[in-house]
Amino acid sequence: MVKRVADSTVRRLSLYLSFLEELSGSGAATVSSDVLARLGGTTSAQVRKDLSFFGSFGKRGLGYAVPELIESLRDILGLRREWKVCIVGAGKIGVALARYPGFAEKGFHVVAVYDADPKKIGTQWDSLLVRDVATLSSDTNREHYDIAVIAVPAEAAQNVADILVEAGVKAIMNFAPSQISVPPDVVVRTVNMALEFEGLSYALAHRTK
Amino acid sequence: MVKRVADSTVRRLSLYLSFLEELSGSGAATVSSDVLARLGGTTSAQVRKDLSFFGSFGKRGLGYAVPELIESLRDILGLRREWKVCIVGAGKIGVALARYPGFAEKGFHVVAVYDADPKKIGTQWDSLLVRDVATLSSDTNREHYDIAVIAVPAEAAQNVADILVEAGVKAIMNFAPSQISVPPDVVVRTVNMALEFEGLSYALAHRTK
DNA sequence: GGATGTGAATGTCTTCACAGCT
DNA sequence: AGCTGTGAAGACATTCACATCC
Repeated sequence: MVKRVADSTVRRLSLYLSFLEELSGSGAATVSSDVLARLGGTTSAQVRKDLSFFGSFGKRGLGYAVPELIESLRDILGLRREWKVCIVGAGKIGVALARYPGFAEKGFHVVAVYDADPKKIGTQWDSLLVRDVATLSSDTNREHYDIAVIAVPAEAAQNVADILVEAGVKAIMNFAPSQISVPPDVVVRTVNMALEFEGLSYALAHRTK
Repeated sequence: MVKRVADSTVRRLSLYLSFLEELSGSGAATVSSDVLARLGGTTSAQVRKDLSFFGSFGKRGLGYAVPELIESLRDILGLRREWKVCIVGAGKIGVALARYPGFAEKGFHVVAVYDADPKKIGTQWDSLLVRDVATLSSDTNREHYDIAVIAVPAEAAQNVADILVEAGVKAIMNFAPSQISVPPDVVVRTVNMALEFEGLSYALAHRTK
């Protein structure tokens, strides 16, 4: 049951979960792979295959029970527990993230924010105090953050990553516009806005005829 | 020369370009596929294959001339012209984007910002005035934005997309945490932070013992 | 009858390995 | 000798199609 599952599959499972939560709100008791497929812009076979990596959740002839599937997906995605998150870099992206509605709801709890700028250190950020990045290493050793968000300039990203890894962080969300290298047991997701926009630029430049 | 090229390839080309620009700054005249591969966390064969979709840019035995390859990649990615960008939704993400350093440098020019909140409409945002989203349709018809950024709440995203498409926008960057559907000749990239974090959550929950 | 679950077929992307320039 | 460019092989992901069960 714990094979190698593609990133794209995990991503779609997240999507299905969000649809299911909406459907649940509208009081739907059951849903077919076909409906989920339409919502997610994919095919019913894809939906069934995605789920099949983790078990059999449906009933033939009926579809999937919405509340049960929600629970199963939360389980699969690791969303039935809280994750301690710290944000390094108190810039615009950091702010946007910490205040993203539904972020805490999903179990991602921002418990600390760091910056290197003396003007920002010590300022209050909703319920959080911006801490000095100099304390990041010792804090991380003590607090055991599950996930760290890197939202610092490109030049500083690798250094911050090294500190986090050294202190035992196993998951990093990287918003810096640069690659960071980490040991194989640490998982990194890099969100690079520039790349996304250049993808659009490419598509526009090459649009058929 | 204009085959179907994978998204992942385009993404890597963007990455290579950013490395090349750095290398160029350090005065490197030439670079091998192997070096680019290391920087990008891939293989030299992958780098050569990616480039080969668009032509032959290297010299056997020597590698690639840095300035020439930069120009070629900019050409391929459509970065030798300016793109007119509008941002719909003057929230945190919108602000972060409009002020992202290097965004304008790359040719993405934010020329308008919209919001539906009367408190925000009319406020000054650096050199931009926040406009009423009610004028989005007529403005778009007049201004012909190349790329529109949707940074509004999930419920409003599809409606905004419809207005943009109707007015002729062909590329949309969607930051709303919901899927939007558009005709096939319109390209959409959705960046869904929740999905990214749930990917990390999944990885943590399933990390090999 | 209706919708799942899944092997098999197909399609797509990556890696290999080597011929061919410089 | 060194490094690119590229068919061919291999790995991976998606789609098909149908037996299976409610």
